[in-house]
Amino acid sequence: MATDSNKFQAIISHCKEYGFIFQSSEIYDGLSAVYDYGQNGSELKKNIRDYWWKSMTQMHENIVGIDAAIFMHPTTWKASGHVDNFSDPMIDNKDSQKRYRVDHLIEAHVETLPKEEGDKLLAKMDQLLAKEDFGGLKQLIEDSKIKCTVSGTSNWTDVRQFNLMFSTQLGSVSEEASEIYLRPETAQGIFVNFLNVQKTGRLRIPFGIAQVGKAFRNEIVARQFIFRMREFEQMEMQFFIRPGTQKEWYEYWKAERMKWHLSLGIPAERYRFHDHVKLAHYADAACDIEYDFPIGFKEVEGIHSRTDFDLRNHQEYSKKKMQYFDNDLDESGKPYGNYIPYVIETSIGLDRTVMMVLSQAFEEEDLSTEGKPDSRVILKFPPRIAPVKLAILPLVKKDGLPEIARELMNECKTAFRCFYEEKDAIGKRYRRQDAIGTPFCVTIDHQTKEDGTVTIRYRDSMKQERISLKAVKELVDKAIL
RNA sequence: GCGGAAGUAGCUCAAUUGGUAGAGCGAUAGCCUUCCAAGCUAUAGGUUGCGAGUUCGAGACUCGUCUUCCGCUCCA
Repeated sequence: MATDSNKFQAIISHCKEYGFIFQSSEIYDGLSAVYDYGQNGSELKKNIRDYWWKSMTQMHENIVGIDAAIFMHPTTWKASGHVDNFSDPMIDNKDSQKRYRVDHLIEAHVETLPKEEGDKLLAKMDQLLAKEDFGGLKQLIEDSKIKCTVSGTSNWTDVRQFNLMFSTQLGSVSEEASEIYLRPETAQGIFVNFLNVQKTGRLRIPFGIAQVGKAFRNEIVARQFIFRMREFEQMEMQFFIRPGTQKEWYEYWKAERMKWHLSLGIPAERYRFHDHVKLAHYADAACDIEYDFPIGFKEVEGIHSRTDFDLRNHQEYSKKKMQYFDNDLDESGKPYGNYIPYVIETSIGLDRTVMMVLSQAFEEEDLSTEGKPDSRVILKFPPRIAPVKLAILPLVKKDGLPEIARELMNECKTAFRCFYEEKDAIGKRYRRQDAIGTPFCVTIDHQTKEDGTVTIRYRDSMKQERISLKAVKELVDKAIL
């Protein structure tokens, strides 16, 4: 795997230096695996979020958006499988430093035993798991002489509980408060609102519900900058379909989502699909869209065929029918009738997308000429997601040039983000804009007063041309559409 | 979470065997007015990550703690 640790480090430093991303609570030595977006980062993130939202909702007539709360009824997470699957007792082997789920470890051992003996062991394990008797579980592992397959030793740590979900108290009186979780994924907010949205929106299958929001996971290992955070933002869409059509819709959304990625101006060879071999508990097909980060190919988006797992479970736990009546006629001429819809999920990490866009845009250019070393750092964002669209720069801060610049500023700032600056040499100002990825700079000079033209300077090519002052807004508007 | 390295101004780094914390860049204000960074002047910015200990004296030595980086696992 081609990795470029230096480039990754350079991007992280650049993000801090130019107000994109700071470590959370930095003045208190930071909070591990939590990051804040600064003045440019939040603008970039917002632009990506808006672009996704528009692509998914506005551009698809059968997809609507919602904004569900982060707090949800605790039973939600029982139904989704998160309580059982994300809070398992774990044990580490001290020699190989390999970590196992206690039940997996024992089950694997049971397979090597005669049936009767194995069943006895499993029964005992279930008993201990139910009582959450971690000491007993460790004893059981040691008594059974279970060895680590890597190190071959039985040198185990204590059994510990890892809960990947954050919990907090609902209710201000602590004795009466009940424990609730911060959602570990946004999808469940869509599933529990399935009927509300379908009925009030008079939506007919196939249709989708999209949502952007924060999710929280208590990661065991937290590292790699905003790639793996405890608090992160997901952009998800659940697409509800008729059972039996999941294959074609899965393929449809794979293609559709890849088109979106390519529309960011990122070449196809920087992407790849990675099919899941080992499927999650809720899926019958799953793949990732991976991007070639400086640290190698990593997952940005997941596309999962979730079957009716979620709706079916919510139906079971809530005792509410999660059904849809399909009036369309099947081959025999009868309506398809009642069924629990199947779901194709597209789920993309917003923070990871920011990271992807930054990785793709970041470049250090060597502009040296003979006898004069020169370089610039540039963020080649697509104009539509750049934090600042246009920099307005009077060549000198006298002779009435700032006044003309201010007029242009007032005209443009209602339409898109502009930046005004009159300090320092013009070249220096251009380079500062390159560093935050501003696609266009216009300079107002003395000629502007005579013929109403300005110099527009393009970020990537550094080319300049004269255009009419009046044409500036339209040019930028067109570029960011 | 475990093992290894590091932490000095916004950034990059200095500071003799333990003896008054400095430079360049950047930032800010002003001068100069010039279409691609590094012209001139001035200014600000530090309890050396934090806390304790050894010492007459600690940026340096010891311990703890926090954070970051490099190796081992899950995920969006």
